[in-house]
Amino acid sequence: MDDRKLRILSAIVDEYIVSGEPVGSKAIMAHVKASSATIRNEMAELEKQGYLEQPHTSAGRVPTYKGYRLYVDKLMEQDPLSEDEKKQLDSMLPDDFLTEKDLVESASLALAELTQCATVVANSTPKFSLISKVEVIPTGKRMYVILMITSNGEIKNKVCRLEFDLTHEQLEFFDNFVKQNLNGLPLSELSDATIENLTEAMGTYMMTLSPLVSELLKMTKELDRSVSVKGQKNLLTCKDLDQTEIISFLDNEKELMAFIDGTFSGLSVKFSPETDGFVIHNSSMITAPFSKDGQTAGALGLIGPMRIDYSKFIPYLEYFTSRITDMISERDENTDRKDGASDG
Amino acid sequence: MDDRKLRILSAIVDEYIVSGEPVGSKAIMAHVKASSATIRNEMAELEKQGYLEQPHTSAGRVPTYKGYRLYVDKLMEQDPLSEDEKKQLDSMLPDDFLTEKDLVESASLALAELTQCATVVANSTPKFSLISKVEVIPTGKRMYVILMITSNGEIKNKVCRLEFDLTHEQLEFFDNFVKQNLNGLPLSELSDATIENLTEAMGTYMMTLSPLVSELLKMTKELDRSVSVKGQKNLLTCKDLDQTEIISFLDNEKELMAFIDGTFSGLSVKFSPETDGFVIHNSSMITAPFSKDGQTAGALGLIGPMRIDYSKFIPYLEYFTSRITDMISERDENTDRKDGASDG
DNA sequence: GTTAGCACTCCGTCTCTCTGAGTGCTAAGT
DNA sequence: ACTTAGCACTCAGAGAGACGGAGTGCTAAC
Repeated sequence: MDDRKLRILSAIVDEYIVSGEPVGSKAIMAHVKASSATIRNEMAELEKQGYLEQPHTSAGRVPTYKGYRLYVDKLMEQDPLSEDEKKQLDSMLPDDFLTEKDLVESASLALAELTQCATVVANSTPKFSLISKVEVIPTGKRMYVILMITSNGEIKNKVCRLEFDLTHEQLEFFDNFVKQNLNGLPLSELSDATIENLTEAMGTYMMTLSPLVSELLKMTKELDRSVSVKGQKNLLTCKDLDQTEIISFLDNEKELMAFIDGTFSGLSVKFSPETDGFVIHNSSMITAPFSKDGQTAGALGLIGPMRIDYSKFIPYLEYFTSRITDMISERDENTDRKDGASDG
Repeated sequence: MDDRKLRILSAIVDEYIVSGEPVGSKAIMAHVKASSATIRNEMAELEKQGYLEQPHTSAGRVPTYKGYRLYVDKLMEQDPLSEDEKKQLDSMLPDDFLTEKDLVESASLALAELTQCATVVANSTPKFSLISKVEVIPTGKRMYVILMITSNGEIKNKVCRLEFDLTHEQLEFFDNFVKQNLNGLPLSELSDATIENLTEAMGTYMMTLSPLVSELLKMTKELDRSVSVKGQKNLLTCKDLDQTEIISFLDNEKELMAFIDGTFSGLSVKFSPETDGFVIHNSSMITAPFSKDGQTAGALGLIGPMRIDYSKFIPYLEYFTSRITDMISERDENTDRKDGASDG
């Protein structure tokens, strides 16, 4: 592949990203030292090779998904962030945060605002956070609330109804049981198998208390896989994307999760032909992972049209994820976690 | 106002609701025994009086907001629900539910599905539910979770960070304090003034514990006013409504609350000129309250274009709210509530 | 007061033309 | 052998004009 051809492709993508209009040979003359005729010849070849396409005969060229792929992988230059920009991004993040989720969602919101795209946050699986507290609280006849707090500060509660009322003794047993067997346990270890073992270890209490345990299992599963999307409206107002596709996408955000699962290893840029599962034509998705204690904790992502400013947005995204990583561990240092603190 | 004129107006609204096209004099001949010329004369007068308008000279008539108002208030006949329809609606509600919120949101979802409109649920204010449990749970250095459970089964938690760690003794004091002063208290009584009194009653503990109390107050305020919107996508695909208005409406659902506040006294149908605060041109909103223990507990609402089938949808809405009212009280009978149950 | 008849209005659609941007090809230049 | 200037060609989009049809307001007769 000719060097000049690559420069032309790159120039076309750059132009198209800012203008949104098919790019003609003359516009490229400003970027590549050659006559329009030469450029046209090259463009024709690039089209033959599948990197460009023409909306109609007498229009300029538009990059294909294959063209974007090459551009992003090989051609694009990322704009390094200036100190001013970093300051600006920092100012969009909270100075302080109560839970990791709060921090990450703030970043997600900031990124959505900044890029005018939708953003997505997912936590990785398996989940390394530990159970730091489980409590069962009676709230009415046969009604109980199970409360679970994890080491990263997430709190989840679930109402459940049992077939019978629990005695004070049963509750106390469960309380001790939890303290001995669950506190400090990584969520990832709460598999169906371990739960079964644990339930059996309850002995005579098994029959009465096992519903609580299975609710607990459900809760960990829900904690396990959470996705949150922000800035949806940015997609709805984006004219490059199909409204109805966006709407159905917003409906089942869950489908995203399966896709994001494959992206925790590092920065990833995917285009709609590559994102099976959820399909929005002409869309692209950039994700970057963030970590905690040296292990991947989740990913922050950006969903927008293919025509977005990759050279700016990728640095934004990476900066945010690196800040998240830093801020989580900084906070960790200041906050000695207490697992299984006694009740008040 | 002439009887025939009213029949004509009614017919125009009926026609327009199904067709969505301006209605001409000939179409009305099927409904009103008169020649098209006569009908035209009447229509001209109805227009002069502000009940109808013409998109352009040679088009039929479209009802104005004033026309809809008259139609809904005086002319419309509601289709009473058949037993089959009732069964169908019943099947869309859950047989059983854990919290009132769950039930109401299921109904909201069902109504959205049924009408292809957006639906909204709000709880009334002042709130009559009681505090049944408050707990403070330490989760890390200077980090605490406040958990509040109310008599209607709602659970709310909030993470907060204090300036210092609380001693075991302080926590115990707070626990007792809550049991004595807050358990069983209606949320509506937790005003800034009472909080201040309570804080002062804490004596020497005041300084350290007052942040907890003020967080508690915040929580009750958040519980107090919750709105939840379902079926947003139905509005986005509705061509009678302006996309951008819908998008900005979805962004600040909160503005709804102020409006809904005025609608707890009974069935209410409002059109966009009457709904100050949030404005979606050409929209209408129907709300109906539901109650608990004989007191209004909240309202279920329907937001859609003005051109919706009022004679069907109003009975749907009313049926749902009456079922909610029934189901809540049936459940109440089976579930002796325990206020301030002891911890496990 | 009601109705038939008629001229009128105006939207939506269709067709036609024109313009301009951009192309592919060819032939000359380096 | 590559590059470039020139030119004929294509085609989307805008604009102008024509036309059909739905629906009106008005008038005059019933």
